Amino acid sequence: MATIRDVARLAGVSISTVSLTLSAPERVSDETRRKVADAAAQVGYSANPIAQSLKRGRSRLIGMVVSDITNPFFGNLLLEIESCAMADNYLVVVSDTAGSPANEAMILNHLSGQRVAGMILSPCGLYADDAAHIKRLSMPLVLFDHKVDGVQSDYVGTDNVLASAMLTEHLIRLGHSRIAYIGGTTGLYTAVGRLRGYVQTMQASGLTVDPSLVVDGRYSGQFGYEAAMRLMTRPDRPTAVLAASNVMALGALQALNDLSIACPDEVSLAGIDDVPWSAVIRPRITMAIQPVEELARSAITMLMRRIGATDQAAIPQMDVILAPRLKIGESTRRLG
Amino acid sequence: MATIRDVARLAGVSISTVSLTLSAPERVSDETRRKVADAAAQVGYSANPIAQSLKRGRSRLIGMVVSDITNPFFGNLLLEIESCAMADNYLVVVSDTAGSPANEAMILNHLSGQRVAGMILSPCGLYADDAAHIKRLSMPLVLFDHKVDGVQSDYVGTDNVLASAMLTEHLIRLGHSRIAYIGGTTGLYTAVGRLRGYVQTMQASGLTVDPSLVVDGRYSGQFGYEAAMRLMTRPDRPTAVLAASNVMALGALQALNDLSIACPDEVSLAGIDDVPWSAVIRPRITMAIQPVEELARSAITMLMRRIGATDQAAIPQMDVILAPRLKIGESTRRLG
DNA sequence: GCCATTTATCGAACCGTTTCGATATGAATT
DNA sequence: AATTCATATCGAAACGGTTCGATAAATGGC
Repeated sequence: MATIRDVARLAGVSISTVSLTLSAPERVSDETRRKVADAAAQVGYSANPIAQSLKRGRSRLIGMVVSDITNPFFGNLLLEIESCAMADNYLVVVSDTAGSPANEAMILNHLSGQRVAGMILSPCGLYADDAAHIKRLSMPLVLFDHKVDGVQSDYVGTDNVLASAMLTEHLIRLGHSRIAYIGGTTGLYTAVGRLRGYVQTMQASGLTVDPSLVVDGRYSGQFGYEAAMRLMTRPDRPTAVLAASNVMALGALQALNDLSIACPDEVSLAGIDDVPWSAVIRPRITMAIQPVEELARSAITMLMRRIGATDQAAIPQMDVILAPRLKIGESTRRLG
Repeated sequence: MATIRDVARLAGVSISTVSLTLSAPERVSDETRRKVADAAAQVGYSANPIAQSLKRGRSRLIGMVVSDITNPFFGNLLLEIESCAMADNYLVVVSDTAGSPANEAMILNHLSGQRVAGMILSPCGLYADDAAHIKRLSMPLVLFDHKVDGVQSDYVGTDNVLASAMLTEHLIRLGHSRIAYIGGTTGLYTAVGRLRGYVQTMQASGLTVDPSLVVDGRYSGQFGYEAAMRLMTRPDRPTAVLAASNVMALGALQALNDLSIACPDEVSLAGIDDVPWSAVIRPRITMAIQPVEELARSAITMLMRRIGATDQAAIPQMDVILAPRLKIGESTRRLG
């Protein structure tokens, strides 16, 4: 690999001049610019990013930390973020915390040791104590999806309250009143918002929320399956089920299939988040879809803004909250 | 951030001794070892990976380059690889080539510029000329899924011939003889093998392959949809369809749904690769499933073996080819 | 008690950049 | 012609480690 010294030697100038030419071409003479450009082309020079990182104290890497890479929501997000980052000459390092705050702390340490230029984090902790390792971070950071109390940083996410409110309203308009709710991981930011949207909308329509129809638990297909099993084997089973995430909705659908309960004929089902291959899953599930591309682009834009800034404090902290889109499928129908 | 100099000063030894203590503790006295450990703990020292990379000429990053991150096959793979790498103190950089050899060349340049310690690559080029940028690579490399002619490197993949042979045999045993084949991207390694498995098995059973029932094209849901549409609207339509990938099978299933052709009653469908949420997709598709965890573990193990070796040439080049697992679903049934 | 050998530690060079203060050159000002 | 100023270039010092040859001290054999 050619180094800056090779270029300098060939061009007959000092290495500092080569460096200057490459970083601020307008500050050298036309003559020098030409010589350096020729020499660089001839030896096929490209600056060693590691040396640059060492000198600058930060690398051209962006960390992306999520709780479950296999969730298609994150997959699409990653695709978009990676392509935006690449356009700015950054690479993306991906890590999976598997939903454990301890893992998260370890990974964050790792990444900050690597002097990543910035980080997009979908935190998985419940309480403020879990967030100590996040607060310690002294680099540009954008929180994603989940917000953490006490952490002062930019945030990008979907309007969770609106997402479940949309779906609840939709079900109510179809004549449902016994609407069950299968909630996400108790205490998690998105789970709290989504639950609130459901409760608020029920109450706004003068419906009482039957506590026994509200199951708070864990964002997982398994939990969705179990919860639906419990709900649907009750004698007074609900006429509609609202699931707080895509994988939970799929788990619930599987339970209905296994119980041979027809959806939507015997029970309506709706869920938050897009579902992979939604077009071939029968019935098509009614969903509140998060705008993945916009979320990704907002996150990376905000991060780049901070990375590019000389004075962090000069940039006001910002929350970007995007509205989900309601997509009516065939899993919900008018009651009676 | 504490540097090695801070530790040296506090411990009252030279920086080279600190470095030695950390990298080869058995070579310093007990006394020194203790002093250095204490000092390091006191200032919270951890070595700067960037400085180490600069000196060593390689980083503690592993590149993973795939053609479509959103494909769940790669998602699961990534999860496994990332956790293995993390265990060895490596981070994983992920990039998506979107199936374009030009992108691939660019990304490979980027990664080799970053001096990644090694790379796992699922190449997307068709011809040997597309592989020039791969051959240029002078770092540990494991090819994944797709093999490239003329590139001398380790390879991990599934037995593609066997995968389609299994499914074809299964369909033949169910009494099918007009079996259509929707193939992957023409000329691609896996597509060639999978097509061969189908043709071989047909011929071995004394069946003739109707060329008009064999569609070679592109690994994409859209193509699977279109191909199935063409095949199923023919007057002499096939009684069974074999799709070369998961997304193509899903595309085909969608076409059947849109045409209101009952599967498996009117046509049987089978595909290679696991399908996301296969449990909730009705009918469950009969598949030849690739052993994702084993593939991932093999790939990372082989890569680490090369990364750890001092002499690359000393390690014989190796191919690991794993057998797929046949999973019978409800999308295939006995003819007649 | 002397020389050879091993063991523990150190200094300095180096990895490939960036950056800052210094210097040289020529143009503009007086 | 002397002084000031801007411009172009350079040398050297970082950044934070690793590594190698040198040195000093301890050990052992005779």
